[in-house]
Amino acid sequence: MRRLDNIDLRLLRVFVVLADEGGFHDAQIALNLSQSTLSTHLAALERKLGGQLCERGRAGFRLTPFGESTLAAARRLFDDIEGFHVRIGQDRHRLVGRLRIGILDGVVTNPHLGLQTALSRYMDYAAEVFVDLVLGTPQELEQALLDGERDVVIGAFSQKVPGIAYIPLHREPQALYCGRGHKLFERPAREIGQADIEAALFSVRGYRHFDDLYRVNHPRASASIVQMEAQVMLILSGHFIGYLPRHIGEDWVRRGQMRVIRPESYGFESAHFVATRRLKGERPLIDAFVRELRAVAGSSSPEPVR
Amino acid sequence: MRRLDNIDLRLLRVFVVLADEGGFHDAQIALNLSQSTLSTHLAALERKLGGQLCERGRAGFRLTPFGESTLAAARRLFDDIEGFHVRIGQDRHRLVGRLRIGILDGVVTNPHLGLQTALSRYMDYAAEVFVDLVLGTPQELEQALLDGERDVVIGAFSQKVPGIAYIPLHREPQALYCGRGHKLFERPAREIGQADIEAALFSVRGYRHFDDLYRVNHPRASASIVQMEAQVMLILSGHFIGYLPRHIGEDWVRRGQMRVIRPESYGFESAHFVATRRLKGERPLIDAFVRELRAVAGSSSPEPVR
DNA sequence: ACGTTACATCGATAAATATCGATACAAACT
DNA sequence: AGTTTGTATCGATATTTATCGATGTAACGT
Repeated sequence: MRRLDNIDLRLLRVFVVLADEGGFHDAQIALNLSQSTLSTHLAALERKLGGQLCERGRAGFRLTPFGESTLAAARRLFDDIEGFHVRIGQDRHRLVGRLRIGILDGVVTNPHLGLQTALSRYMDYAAEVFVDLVLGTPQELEQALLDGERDVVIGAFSQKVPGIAYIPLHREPQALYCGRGHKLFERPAREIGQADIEAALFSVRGYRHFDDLYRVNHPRASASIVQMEAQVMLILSGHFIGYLPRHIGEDWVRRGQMRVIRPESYGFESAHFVATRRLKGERPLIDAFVRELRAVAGSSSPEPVR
Repeated sequence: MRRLDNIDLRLLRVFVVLADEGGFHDAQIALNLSQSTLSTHLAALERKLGGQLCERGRAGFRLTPFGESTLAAARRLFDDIEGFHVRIGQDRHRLVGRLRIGILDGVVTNPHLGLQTALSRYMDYAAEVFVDLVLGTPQELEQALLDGERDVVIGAFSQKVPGIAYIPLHREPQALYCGRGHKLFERPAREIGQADIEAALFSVRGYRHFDDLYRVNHPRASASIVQMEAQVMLILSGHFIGYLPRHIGEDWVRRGQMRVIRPESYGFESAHFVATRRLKGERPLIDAFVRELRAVAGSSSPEPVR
């Protein structure tokens, strides 16, 4: 089926900006598009509308009579479109404002959580929301939530802080890895004993220092990281073992740069939550986003943990 | 840059048809889309608009209040869009009506003519034109043109008929081919002599019967075709040699199913024209299409041959 | 209870659209 | 005459969108 649109609103908007800016130079800055893209769009619109909209080139930029009438008609049409939104009553539900999200580092890339998908679906109807997104450690994120600096945070939170509601989204498998060059890399799994683990240099997640140590009965950490990229780097150096979410680790395994170490013994799952402050009143921006997160994580997850 | 459109007109049109038809069954017929496509479109529109438009399922189809207001607002918006066209004065140049095109068989796939591109560009601004397209032989096409049954025809016309204007578009290389299994298929080119050609079963283009015979000094044709597909079939059978436009033949050569026979000796070029009747008065539908054909064929070709 | 029907979802493929850097061309400027 | 500037075109890549068949689910009809 051919496109049902008989005009292309995007091309009209490009044209309006071009006309307002009086040329490609300022318009490409305003629209963050290259000069060649603008040229192509303008030409496409002219073909679709069947007339030349403007004269442009070294001699300058000037609207033709057809361009003048099109510019006026386009503005009128944008008003009509605005009226459409008003008529369907969208104004009442319009999501406007700022959504401040905090995400535990290393979680963004988790395909099961589908954070990008959730955000994309949210932006479908909340395009006017300004999204402010940072990565951080669990402590930082929970603190920011309590301090009112973040509206919603996502990650693995082990303790339940009063005043915060936690909605489980997903349980993420984690495993112990070493990189190519590490003495355990080529060792058959059955020949890797507890002593080998304890003898290996161990890199812990700073915010899970003792958890990680206790999990493998390691006497002491030799490195501490916060970002998963840093953990990846340390492991890839071939000198450390350490924990990674499996969705990250398996990528490197596929590339032949890491191997997982006895996941049946040392693997575990961390529960991921979306957390918000317990507050009175409606918070449509936050609630809508949480709804999308839950929908995409594919869970009809239980009510928030008390 | 994200899409500038904040609504999607196509999805609105799908919704309107769904509402009018009262369900997916009739709507998929009306729109020529599958049921799953309609479902996906409706869901996407609901997400974008932030509300449920209708209840549907085995229990029946019923608009919600939001759907009712959206339906009315959509119709109003389509009127506004119509108004946009009127305001930019497109009505005066509106191309409406029927364009009856005739094309010589085997020419449609010629990449140098770019017929699809020309038609696509034409339809960009002439979407309301009903295109009636047939394939035929040169004689059929010229006759249909003279009889007023075709508006514009494209192909290789060897004779200039009075009352018809010919605009050259492109010169198309033709060559002699045989298929795998033919005794000439594996023969080195330098070992293929005139006697071999004359001994081979020869398939001619019915409308170029004697031209084709004279071109290779062949005593007599053993088959005669009109459609290039038929020629392809005969050659592929491994029993005939025959002429094909090179853009068709080379495809089969690449697949190892045909080989070209001494193109330096037996190849030639046929000149392709777009032909229209010489008539008084304006013919915007035809002229616009001819303009696109010429633009795409990349020629600032000379004036029509007298 | 079972079969049928209407829609939703999934995974996949194809087509359309957007984008850009490099280069060409023409006009203005020096 | 040479340089600079503004736009057009080309070829390429990436992203988005459209589409569908298969399958699942739920409600209706028998």
